[in-house]
Amino acid sequence: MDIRTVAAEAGVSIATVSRVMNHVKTVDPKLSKRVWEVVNRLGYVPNTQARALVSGRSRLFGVIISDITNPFFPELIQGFEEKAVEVGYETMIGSTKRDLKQMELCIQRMLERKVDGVAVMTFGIEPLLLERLSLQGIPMVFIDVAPPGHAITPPPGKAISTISIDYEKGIREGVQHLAVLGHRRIGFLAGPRYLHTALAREHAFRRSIQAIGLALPEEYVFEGDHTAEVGMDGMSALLALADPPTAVMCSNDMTAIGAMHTALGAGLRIPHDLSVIGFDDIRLAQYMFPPMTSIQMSRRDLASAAVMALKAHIDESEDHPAPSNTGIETRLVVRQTTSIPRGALSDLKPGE
Amino acid sequence: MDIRTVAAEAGVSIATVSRVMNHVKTVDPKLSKRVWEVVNRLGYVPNTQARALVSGRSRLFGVIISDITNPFFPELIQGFEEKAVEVGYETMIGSTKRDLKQMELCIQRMLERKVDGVAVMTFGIEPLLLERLSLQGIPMVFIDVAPPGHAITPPPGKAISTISIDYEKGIREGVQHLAVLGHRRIGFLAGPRYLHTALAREHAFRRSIQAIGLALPEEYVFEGDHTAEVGMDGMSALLALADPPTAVMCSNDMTAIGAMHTALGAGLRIPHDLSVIGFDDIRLAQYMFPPMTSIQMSRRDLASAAVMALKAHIDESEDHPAPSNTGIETRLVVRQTTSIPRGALSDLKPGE
DNA sequence: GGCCGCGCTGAAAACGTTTACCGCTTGTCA
DNA sequence: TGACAAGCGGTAAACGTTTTCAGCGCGGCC
Repeated sequence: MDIRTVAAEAGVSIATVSRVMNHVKTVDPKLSKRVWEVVNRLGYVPNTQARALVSGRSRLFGVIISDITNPFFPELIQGFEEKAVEVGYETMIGSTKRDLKQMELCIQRMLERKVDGVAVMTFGIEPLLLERLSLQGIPMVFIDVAPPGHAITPPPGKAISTISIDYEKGIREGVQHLAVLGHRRIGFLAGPRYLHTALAREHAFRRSIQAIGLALPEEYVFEGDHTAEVGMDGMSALLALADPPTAVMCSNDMTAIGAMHTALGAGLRIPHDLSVIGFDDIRLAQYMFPPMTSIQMSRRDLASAAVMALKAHIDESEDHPAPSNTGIETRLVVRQTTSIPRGALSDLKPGE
Repeated sequence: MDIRTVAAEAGVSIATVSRVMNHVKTVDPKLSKRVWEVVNRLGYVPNTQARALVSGRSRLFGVIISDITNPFFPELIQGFEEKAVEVGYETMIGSTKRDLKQMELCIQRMLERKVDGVAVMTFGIEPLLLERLSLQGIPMVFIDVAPPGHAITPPPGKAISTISIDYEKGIREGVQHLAVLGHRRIGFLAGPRYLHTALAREHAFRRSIQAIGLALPEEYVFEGDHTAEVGMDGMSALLALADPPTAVMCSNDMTAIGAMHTALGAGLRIPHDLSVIGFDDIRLAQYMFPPMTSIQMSRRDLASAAVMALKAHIDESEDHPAPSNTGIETRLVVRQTTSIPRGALSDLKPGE
């Protein structure tokens, strides 16, 4: 069942069928109608491969993430896909599992399928490898992957843009929120430091703490890996301190979930004995008990910005240059894991 | 950069390059080596579309699920993808969002890309639509979608198989576990009844309850939709009863998360005041507080069985027929949301 | 009434592979 | 040394589209 069958059945040429399927408007409505009837009757579906082969465009975007199992990503993917469909593209997903081998395979597959653009949201897809994409002139958008101008220095003309996330704002709101409640000892369960995303959050935290004049003993910061598992370890470490923090901020929600787990397991009441703030505001955060206070960045905005950046590169012209960077804001969403610290008064004593 | 470039550079014909890339062993190792060198030097990547077009096989499997945002599915997808890669296939994902329109688009996309097989794990991809795939002779595997022999009655020769899940075992274990602990009033937060998966769980629950001679007032069963949101509603409904259950079993873990949320919010202690059992045993279950007792079915086994079934259909021959059905077991994983009911003794009074 | 132009359709080339088929080379055996 | 077989490599067709280009028919204008 191919275009020829349809053409024969409708008594037109294959060129006409092609035009009808692509909604080219120079086709006589009479013929168009006849063709559509045949198409529906026969259930004809055009072959994407042949289409892509000849047109040179696959109408396919790739999304590279690190771990589809982290709830943050499916939410992102869904947004990406919806937006992509909106502008006429399909989406293929590559999960690197933070493994170099997987990254290579991932890039290989994207190249094989001749994607028209790639969104990257994982660290360490080594610039070396990405070079391969850029060599082919494939537009790319890096979502919060590296500090602008660092590591990835695109050949000036290349179709590369970045989406940067303003961690500062959300995290400052979070720290201030805690400070206003009366917390003076605030810990941070960081993400892996080789990961720009994580490091940026940590830096934002440190700056916010400093800005309001609080002390930050180095043992209040624990480097984790953004999994619940290690979030538990981090919390254990903080609780073991002589003078444990009365509040913890976490580099992502999975870490926060692990932290809450350990804290509750140790008999602490949240938020009474310990305040917790997550980051990402995955959907699940509100179903935790208590519902988690978290810092949100809109997955929808982010996905949408990524798609639009790719599209812009593809349609780029002198009068319509693609944006080289888009910023996304973060904001605090207060729920019920934050409150006045139990020892608030004593913390306020001079000398603290 | 195509096969011709490589051929020219290596001083061989394109046929040889093709053979080298496909590991055909009739190629002189000398030539093969030369070709590989050129391939690596130039970074040549074969074009999947052209390949698929001429060979007639896309080396692509489709997976149709209902909602990528439910943590159960990413875990499934990951397993499927790994197994698929193992046998030489890639995976494309279709998320129907339980929307008829989306299902149509989904099938359309699979047909367009000429997938070599499809795994379905969502209800109501209307048989009508699936007919379209089967018409094309595309192998399909239905994962726990409909009772065998029901709805989907494949034209006998067609490449369709099913994977059925033995809910009975896991759920019986769960109910017995509760009964042994002393629970007599056990509620069930069901999934949507139009969904075979959910209905099967509900039936298994009812049978298990009956088997051990407990009563099951109809208001102890609440029909939900497998979201945390509605799990909360369900729990509220149960708690509002004059004589609320001392334990609830849930049709999936998201529902259980919602239920726990509401119960804890109402001031109940889990498991002291209320025991909870989930279903699916998503990874998150163990990070809840308390860690959730749940009924597990191995995502890995399930994904693996699906891939193998598709592969078997593709390679089918007289002496190697594909399996028409594969069974997957379920089993109880006991954690800390189940214990002796507070009112255990009074419940045991005669007359109960 | 004739010519020009416009709107629409169809023929054919091209996209980058795989693979059947054919022919060459090389080795072996008589 | 010659003939034949086996093993390899190359030529060309084919896959299902899109798209360019040319041509046909019809209407309007002079």
